Amino acid sequence: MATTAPSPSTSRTAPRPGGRSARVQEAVHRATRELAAEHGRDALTVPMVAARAGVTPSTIYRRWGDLSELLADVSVERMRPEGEPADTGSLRGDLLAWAEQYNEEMSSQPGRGMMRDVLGAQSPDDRPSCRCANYVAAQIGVLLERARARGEAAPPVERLMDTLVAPLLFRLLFMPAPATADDIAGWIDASLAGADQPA
Amino acid sequence: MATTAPSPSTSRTAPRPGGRSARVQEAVHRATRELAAEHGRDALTVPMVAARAGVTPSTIYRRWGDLSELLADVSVERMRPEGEPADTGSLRGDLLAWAEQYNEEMSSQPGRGMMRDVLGAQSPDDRPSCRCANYVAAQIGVLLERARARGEAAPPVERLMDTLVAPLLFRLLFMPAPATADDIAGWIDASLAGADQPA
DNA sequence: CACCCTAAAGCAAATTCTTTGCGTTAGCAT
DNA sequence: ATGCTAACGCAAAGAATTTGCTTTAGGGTG
Repeated sequence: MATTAPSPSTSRTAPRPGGRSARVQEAVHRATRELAAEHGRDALTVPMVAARAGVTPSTIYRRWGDLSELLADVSVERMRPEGEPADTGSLRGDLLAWAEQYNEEMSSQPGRGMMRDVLGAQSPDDRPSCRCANYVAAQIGVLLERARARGEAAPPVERLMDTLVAPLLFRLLFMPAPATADDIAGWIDASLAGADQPA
Repeated sequence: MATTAPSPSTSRTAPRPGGRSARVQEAVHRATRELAAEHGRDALTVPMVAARAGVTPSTIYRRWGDLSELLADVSVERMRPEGEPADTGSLRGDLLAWAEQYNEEMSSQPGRGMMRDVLGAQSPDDRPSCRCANYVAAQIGVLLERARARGEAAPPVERLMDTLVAPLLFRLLFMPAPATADDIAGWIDASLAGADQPA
């Protein structure tokens, strides 16, 4: 697999990296992040972002449609993992570390905001939430691959999505309080139990 | 003091059932549902709803804040179960029937829309999504209680929320395709396995 | 290297939505 | 029956969104 992935990353429609479109997108994303940090996510308006980014509002409307789509775009971008997840020496330890950190990030106020933005976009295809789940699956995939390399038995990624990630996000989105460390440990143990028969 | 609890049901701020506020709320909710059906959920605007409901836009803005909060309010209302879930004779059967129907409802286009509305509201406390999860928990609670009455072993509601509802909603919200009947059956079997030790 | 072609951005006017202050009214309470 | 208060209606002021047209950046081609 690509090691230093050329990254079709930037995010949405990027004809060429380095062109004007790319610069505008970068400026708008930056402006959105900055203003969200300064005035709070809920105080943002398109004209405000446009002014900070040095573009006209119509540019943003034409390219992103509306504020919620822009926020979703920016949030997905921010959810992209920075690097490889920590290596603790065992699959269970790796999963515990990853899940606890992820849970903390996402239960924070900015985390909840990003989640809302990502789920709130009405884009019918290429839903931001899918992209965001892909990032998670990729991270977990790394842990699992690493475990297999060590000779540990490791269940398929899908199983962890259903038994660890799903309940974790469910708590975040639908319950008054996020998952506790004990919840997480329990889910991980259940996920790994009988992992030897990968089907 | 009110003996037969006047039901704080209607949904949001309902000072007294039958008063003017209640009538306005009902009219606005109805208008929202009708217009969403006619023109599509994404074409709704506050002035449009207000006109149909026979109120002024400022009434809606003052009471609900903005369109997304109104949509969330209406959607939660629509997610309230109509009656008791079907009785198939066994817990497994009841769960299968309930989960498959719920999955179908929620993966439909209107279902997805309601989900988005419910998750998109920024109300910090009393989140619509929590109320919506409570409805689900209540329905499942009925199935479990029914099973216990039959003498069947039944796990606690929380377990089913984590191992059935969570992955089901996760697929809906974060994956390209919703859960299949096989997925659901698998989750139910896993949830019920070892249900004899309810801890 | 110069020139065209297109997608995207700028600009500005028109439209639509949102906010707000103030007067009015419905409905509960005494 | 009468007053009190929360909620609504109205209308004007203020923002945001949409849209048609013009301009420009930058890639492709001769």
